[in-house]
Amino acid sequence: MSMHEPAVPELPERKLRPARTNATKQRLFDASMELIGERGAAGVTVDEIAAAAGVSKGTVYYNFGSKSDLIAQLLRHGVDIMLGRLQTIEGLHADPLEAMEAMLGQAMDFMDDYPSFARLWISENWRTPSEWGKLFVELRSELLAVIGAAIEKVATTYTVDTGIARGSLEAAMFGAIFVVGLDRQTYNPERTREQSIAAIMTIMRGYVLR
Amino acid sequence: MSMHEPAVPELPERKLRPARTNATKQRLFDASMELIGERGAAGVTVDEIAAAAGVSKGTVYYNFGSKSDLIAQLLRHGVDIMLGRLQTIEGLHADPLEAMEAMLGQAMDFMDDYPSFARLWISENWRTPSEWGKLFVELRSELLAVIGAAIEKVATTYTVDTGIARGSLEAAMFGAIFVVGLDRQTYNPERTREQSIAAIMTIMRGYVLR
DNA sequence: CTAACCGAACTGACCAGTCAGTTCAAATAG
DNA sequence: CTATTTGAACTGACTGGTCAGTTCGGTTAG
Repeated sequence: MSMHEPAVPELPERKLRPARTNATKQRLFDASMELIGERGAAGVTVDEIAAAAGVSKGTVYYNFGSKSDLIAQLLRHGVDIMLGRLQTIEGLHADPLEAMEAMLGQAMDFMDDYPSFARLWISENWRTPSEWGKLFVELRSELLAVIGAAIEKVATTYTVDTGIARGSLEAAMFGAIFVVGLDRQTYNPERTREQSIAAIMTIMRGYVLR
Repeated sequence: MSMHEPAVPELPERKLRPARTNATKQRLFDASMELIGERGAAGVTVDEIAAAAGVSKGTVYYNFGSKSDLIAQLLRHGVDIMLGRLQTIEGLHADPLEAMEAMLGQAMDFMDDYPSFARLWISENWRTPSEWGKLFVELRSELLAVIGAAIEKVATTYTVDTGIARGSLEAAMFGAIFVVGLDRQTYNPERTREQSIAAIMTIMRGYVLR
């Protein structure tokens, strides 16, 4: 049960300057991911975030325009990392089902490394007139596209149940991934990574006809 | 897109008195379910809840000891209704897979009727040192028990993949149910009830060996 | 090499507004 | 007559956001 976000795999250096500011932003990301993941966006104060990042409140507003903006960038940041992880398996597996399994493994590992992001995502995603509604639509579709592509490959290689709507299937996978992952972290840490992957793969096995 | 909680199917009248107070409590439940489902527990004020229920703030504190207590009772209330719905199919289907399908139908209908509860549940469920942590553990296990029982019947009637851990499978079902349901409401209202059920049933079809 | 300089990055006290929670006398309804 | 509700007042803590002032690292002139 480690529970600390690891350093990010190096975002592109922006200009010449932001030696300090990049590090600061990173620490603000880490701190706010942790806190917001635990208590929700509305439950965390900017003061707390600043304190946790070892930075003054003013610095938060120097680096981000507002609390809302910080969270928006946080979401973008987290999704970028997750997308990166999911795409590492690209072209490594001949069998689409194996590829899917590897992808689920990446997803589970991501959730181990960034548990707070998963919580943040799931707790803010379906708020109705959300401040970040537009952003969620965009990020969601990026994530679903990756899952959808993996399903697509399965569908072209195997005979699948064409009666199942693709969109609903993606949503089911998505939901299973997040909830199985979060449940494991929060309530059942004894469950293994492989157990979890196997349970989610059940969906794909039910999709493929034999 | 209706989005209004219908009247509750009559909870047992408590004593003799609470003719007025029961109605008041009900309206407070409805109002807070709506608001908290939309903006989260921390994002809603007691004043707002009182106003939305058409009741004074004092009444909230007369009927509930605190905001926290209100939310706890709200969770209990919602889970009771959901449990009631899921159990209506009890013994109506000879085939466990049909029973499961009927149960998923009940779950989808519940989410249509109480969309805000689903949002409330999913957004507060995995908060780490949650104020309602103990309560969530209890309510969660009640819900999972019902799903688990339905899976159990499938497992005794059909030949299933015993390599799949029961707990993880329940979690996968649970996650698929909520996310498919919420996604349909929030982002894809054009998806049908049956489409959604079919997608979730994929899990069970993958679990059963043929 | 070094001292003066510059602007980006950061600080923390401060503000005006909001919050949950409490109380209570008066009104109302069963 | 009594349980319930009202609505308003009050508190003390906390909120997001602002801003005048300070620090820092790198650049440049001498």
